[in-house]
Amino acid sequence: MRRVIGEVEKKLRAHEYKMTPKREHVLRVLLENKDKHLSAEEVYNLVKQRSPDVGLATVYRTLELFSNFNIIHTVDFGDGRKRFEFGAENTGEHRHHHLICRHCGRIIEVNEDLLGELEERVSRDYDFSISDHELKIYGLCCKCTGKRDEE
Amino acid sequence: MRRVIGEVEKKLRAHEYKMTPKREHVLRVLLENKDKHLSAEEVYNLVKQRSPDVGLATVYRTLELFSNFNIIHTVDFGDGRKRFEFGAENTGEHRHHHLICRHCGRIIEVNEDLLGELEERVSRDYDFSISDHELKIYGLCCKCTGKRDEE
DNA sequence: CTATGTGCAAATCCTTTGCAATCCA
DNA sequence: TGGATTGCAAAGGATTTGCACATAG
Repeated sequence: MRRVIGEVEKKLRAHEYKMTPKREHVLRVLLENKDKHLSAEEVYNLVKQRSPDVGLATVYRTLELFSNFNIIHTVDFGDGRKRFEFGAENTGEHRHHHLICRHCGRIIEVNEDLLGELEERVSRDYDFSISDHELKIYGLCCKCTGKRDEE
Repeated sequence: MRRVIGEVEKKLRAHEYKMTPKREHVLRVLLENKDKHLSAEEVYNLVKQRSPDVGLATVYRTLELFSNFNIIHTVDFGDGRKRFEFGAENTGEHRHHHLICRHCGRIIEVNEDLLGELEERVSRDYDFSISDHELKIYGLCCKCTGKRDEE
């Protein structure tokens, strides 16, 4: 945790940005909720618990800043608001994917990079230099299979 | 074209919805722009050329309706507005993917379903019944490779 | 005829911005 | 001290909704 914060600070410093207390709070909230997909407002509420004087605008600006440095990523699950997750690169983990249950809305993380071979092919066939990808798979999770038309 | 319109009409009818002239215009615009990724407002402007009295709200409502019936899909390219594309299932084509150039913003369609084998694995390992997927690959298109830090 | 569809304008929701105050190197 | 950071309130932009009228079946 401390290590990651230090690294982020270094990243910011390298571009003349400061790691302020407010920014650190935002970062901590994101780090402590790696498994979640918080919206800006959710981050705001969590930061507010520790630093009640924070403003929503600051949270938005901080998220934007982190996003620009690839410290976090935004994901869109179609609910009309951006959601943020700590970028795996920073921890040495793989980029992950999401399984989204159309019935109960559950989101399952897939912590494997399943696309290596596929990327090679695309990269070759389309003469496209890949830096990143995002895969969402929709369907029914184990709890909901067979329930499709129940309600 | 006529065939597709007929099928959509049948789909709507089956659920007590009518295929009105306005809805048909929206559908035609989408069909004629399969290769594009129109926003609601862009659809509105195109429909307006043929049916000047249409309202933006109607376009939104129609897109929502078509979306609910899986006639079209929404895609999000992170520019803050939903974009719509005619759903490939209806034409027997494969679901396709998008390569997004981070430099010039170009969007390249990949009209192959590259995920068959991968889906099998996920479906098995996560006990998840897949109905659909969405893959976005970010990077640099052939025109932009090597230009990353130019501007 | 009656429910459904539609246009318009107002309302909402998320996000961004302007600006004056504050903070930190 | 001067530029970066912040809070607040206002602005912005996309989408939705309320309501009276128009229309399809």
